[in-house]
Amino acid sequence: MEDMFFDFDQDAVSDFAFWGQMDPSFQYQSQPESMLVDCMTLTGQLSPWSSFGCQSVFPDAQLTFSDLDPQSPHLGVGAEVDSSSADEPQEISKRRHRKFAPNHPYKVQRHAANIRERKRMLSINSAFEELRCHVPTFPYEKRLSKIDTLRLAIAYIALLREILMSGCDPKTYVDECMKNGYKNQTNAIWNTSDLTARLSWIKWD
DNA sequence: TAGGCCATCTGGTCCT
DNA sequence: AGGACCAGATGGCCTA
Repeated sequence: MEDMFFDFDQDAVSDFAFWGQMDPSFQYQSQPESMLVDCMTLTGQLSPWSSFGCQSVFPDAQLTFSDLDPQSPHLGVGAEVDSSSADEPQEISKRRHRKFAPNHPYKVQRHAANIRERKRMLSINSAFEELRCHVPTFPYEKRLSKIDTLRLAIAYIALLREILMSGCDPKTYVDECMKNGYKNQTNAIWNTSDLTARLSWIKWD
């Protein structure tokens, strides 16, 4: 039976060509600095990561498939078998070293799927950036990780819900909680997070 | 240098 | 059938 060969070329860089509006020289690592400047000049409140209403980092990139030409040089080259490493599980090794010809329909489809996946992840990351803009952080704080952003957002929502239900002035409510301890069990939701220390940076009015 | 975080690729599964 | 979603694998970058 004929084996199908497939190469796992990492052509992420060349794929920037598919991102119509995206600068090919765009570097993710440069994001925090640029975000910092943008957000501070826009709002001047809290930290760069907590400016309400800030714009999403990634524009809604227009994806064009015109470059999905199977003959494209970065879609991989001929079918050749690499020797598998000794300690690689056999099944993985089989898959890893399968290679399809550049114009193989599978390869074209897989490439398109990769691009869709990247676009999907960008949209998720864009949502994370927006969420970062809505949670309180220290002015000097480094960019929150995704998991920290989610946890902080959960805690912050819990706090806001409590404030709403109490009917008290937000600042008064928080001050009381921090001074006199926590009256009920639900306080624990946000008190156990990093949120408490950040609350003093919030301008409540 | 180890560990954390992240982007990317991938195949499988679910949905339209 | 094709796209969306997901989780695992992998490798790069950064920091303590």
